[in-house]
Amino acid sequence: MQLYQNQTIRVHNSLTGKKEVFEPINEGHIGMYVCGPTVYSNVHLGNCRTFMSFDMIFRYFKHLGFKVRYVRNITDAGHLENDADEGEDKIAKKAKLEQIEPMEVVQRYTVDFHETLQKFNFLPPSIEPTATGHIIEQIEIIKEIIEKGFAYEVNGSVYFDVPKFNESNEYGKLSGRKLEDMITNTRALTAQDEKRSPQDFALWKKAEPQHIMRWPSPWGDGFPGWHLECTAMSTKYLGETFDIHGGGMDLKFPHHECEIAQSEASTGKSPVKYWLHANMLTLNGKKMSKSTGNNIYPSEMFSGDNSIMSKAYAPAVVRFFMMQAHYTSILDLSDDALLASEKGYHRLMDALECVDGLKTATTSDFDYKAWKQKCYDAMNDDFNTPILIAHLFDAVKRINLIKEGNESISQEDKSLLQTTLASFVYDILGIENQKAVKDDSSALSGVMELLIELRNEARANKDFATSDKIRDQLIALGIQLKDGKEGTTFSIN
RNA sequence: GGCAUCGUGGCCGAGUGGCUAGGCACAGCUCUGCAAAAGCUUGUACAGCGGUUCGAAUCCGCUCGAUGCCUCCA
Repeated sequence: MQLYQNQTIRVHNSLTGKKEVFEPINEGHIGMYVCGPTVYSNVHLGNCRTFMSFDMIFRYFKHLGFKVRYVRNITDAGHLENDADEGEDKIAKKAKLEQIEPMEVVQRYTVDFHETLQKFNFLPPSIEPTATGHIIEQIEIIKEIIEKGFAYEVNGSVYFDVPKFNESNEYGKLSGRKLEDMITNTRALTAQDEKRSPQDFALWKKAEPQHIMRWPSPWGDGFPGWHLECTAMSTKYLGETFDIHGGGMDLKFPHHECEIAQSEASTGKSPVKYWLHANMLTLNGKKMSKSTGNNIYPSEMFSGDNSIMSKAYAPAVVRFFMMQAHYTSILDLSDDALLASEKGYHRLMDALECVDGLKTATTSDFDYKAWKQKCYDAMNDDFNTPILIAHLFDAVKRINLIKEGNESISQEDKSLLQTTLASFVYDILGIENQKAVKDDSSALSGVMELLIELRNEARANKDFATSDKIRDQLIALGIQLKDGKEGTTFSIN
């Protein structure tokens, strides 16, 4: 008996615009694909929020006992700069600017991506395929689409015929657009002579002689179009139809729209049952942008080496901050908001640390079983982490009340509380207790015990000058003493 | 200009056709040698204008504003 059999999960499906009951195609198994980063620069915080949302979803499914195959790709080629760019691809362009090999760029930023995600305590996906590793699969899909009559070749490039596709299918159903509207609203672009219609998109681009990233194909040397890699890799590892496709809001159009078109054109099937889109992260109310300077990298957040925040923030604090908002809402990052989250994070961690030492009684003053189900209910309702966190703080309050002797808890409920908190905080939200690590040192705790003893002796002797000196100097070192009914404890900030 | 999402108290951020989100900040109280921590209590709210309704912040319309997409983008 798996946990998921007792829970009804509802997810917001972008395709229908509604919350729907989640039922996997194959019972007990979930196939999930998320569009990964293009590794041509350091990963930025907005990226991290999207991937973090799906990391949380992945974690929750696993916790419920589903067998999840989570595929998140690395885009290391085939990312067209734009239609007017003579087919130069994003990776190759960056490489030329920096005078290094394209794969060197890929390597450098893939490493940065993994390092950053590790700091944020991400679980690795089941498969992390690269676009360049799936050129053959992409070529095969292009062949199929051409055979079905939905693509055409011009001068060594292959384009998807959107108007033709729209005759038998519905192009724009995910993003709520109509082809007719797009035609009237398309701006004039240069260098699109090859395309029969401005809405058509590249499946394969011919490589000019100086172009470094190139592969042979039935249409000559070239490289794949951006939208195709996701179709190729999701189909290969998850099948022609799979459960969940995720990504950032901004990928809805054209990227995900094109993925649907490619799949429907080649297999005749709609590829995805549930489309999930994570919303944007803004910085001080404005979109993040490198050009305006309204931008901050994860490493700058962690180090405090930036002009936007007043201090450094631990990865776990940033993660907690992001989990306090629903993944479908725009979230605004600011120093004030982070400071508030940091305090909340510490309060949560402090409470978690003292659960183990709680004294038990024969009965409980609180319905912990009902509380536990509320936590599940929150997650089941489209992964509502802010509501979950509200319930977690309810537990924090309970813990503190018990600690002060104002409420009681039974042994049975205590272990339920302990395991439930660990599951939701550490396993599902993925929030680490980054200060507990320091408390491990036995030398430190020995010293602290001694200092607390000395201070309490001084207090007993009304030598407040000494006791306050100990307390104040410890504060200056970032160690806070807490006088409770059961004695004095400390925490390191 | 078109499409989409949204506009909640000092800040962040949930939710809902009538009944307390939560965190942070602020104030009072309890505890304390004094603090801190913790607990208790209180206040300020649903952009504006119309409409539907017994009743709307929640549904509809308009206005204003924000963000995203429409061109690479999580």
